[in-house]
Amino acid sequence: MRGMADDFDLNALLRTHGHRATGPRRAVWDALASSDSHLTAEEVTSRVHNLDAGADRASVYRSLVLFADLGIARETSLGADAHATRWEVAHPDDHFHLICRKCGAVEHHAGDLVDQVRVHLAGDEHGFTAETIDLSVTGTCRRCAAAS
Amino acid sequence: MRGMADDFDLNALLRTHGHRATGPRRAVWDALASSDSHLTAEEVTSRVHNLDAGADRASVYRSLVLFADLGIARETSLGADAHATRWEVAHPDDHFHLICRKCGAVEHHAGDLVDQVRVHLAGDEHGFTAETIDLSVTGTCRRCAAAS
DNA sequence: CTCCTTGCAAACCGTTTGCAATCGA
DNA sequence: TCGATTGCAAACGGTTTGCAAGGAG
Repeated sequence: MRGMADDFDLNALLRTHGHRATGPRRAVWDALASSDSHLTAEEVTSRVHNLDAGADRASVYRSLVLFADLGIARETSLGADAHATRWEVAHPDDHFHLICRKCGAVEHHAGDLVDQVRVHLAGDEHGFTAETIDLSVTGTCRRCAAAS
Repeated sequence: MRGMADDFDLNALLRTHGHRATGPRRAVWDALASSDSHLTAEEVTSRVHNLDAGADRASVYRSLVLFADLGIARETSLGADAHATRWEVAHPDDHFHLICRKCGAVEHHAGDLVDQVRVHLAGDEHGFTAETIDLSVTGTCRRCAAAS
């Protein structure tokens, strides 16, 4: 899942855009990029604290928003359950989420499904140029279906 | 968009499930069912106040949750923008949302797209039994694309 | 040396909850 | 009557903000 965006030069990106490369920002990025799951701001903060115990919630929030502006992170809407926003590294390739109602697991899937949706929307029927496609599905995963 | 679920017998449904038919609940349902868009709880409340000025926020929230339990309403996750939960009448047929970044319009679309997704997920590749499919797409609608 | 960033703490705001009064069945 | 439901008001919890001290360039 990870393995492409986690080792690029964050410092350079920040400076290119007129921002400063700071400890808290690096720590927030590490937290996000080293996780395979979608983290709440609180989870990011607790991971950040492993590197920098003094880092503040506020800086975490500010960093997350900054990263979103830079296009390297994004908020995800994982169904309606989550009452705290979750964040993930913005992968260049689209993917979607399968959320199992039984075991709570969240699977990420890349694949052409999202691309098919994009093509479908671009057709005559809709004429809609899709930018962000957010496909969250809740249901029962194979394993839980087999178990019941 | 509406025109099928807004004139059913809410009172009967409530009583069938052991709940009481009350003014606030009818007002909340009217507010939801008479709107073509997705409303925040606050928007529902203000609409409710047209019928019953004394109705309280708390009752609106409680009614919305109740309706969701009964399967006649549901929370929608409209992209990541919305920082207040939005509600809509739960249509029996799946549909998806196209949110235009330029003009802000939210189009609802029923159609087989969502069904295609469901079938795809049920296949061998995923083995996932989809319950709720939440497909929100942000981008540029036909009209705005033509205008630019 | 500048002024962007941070940590701190307080404010915000959507949502939830405890409780006594009220109302539907 | 009796308990579900309501309005009220206070609590909650995630997120945002003002501000002075600190740190990157």
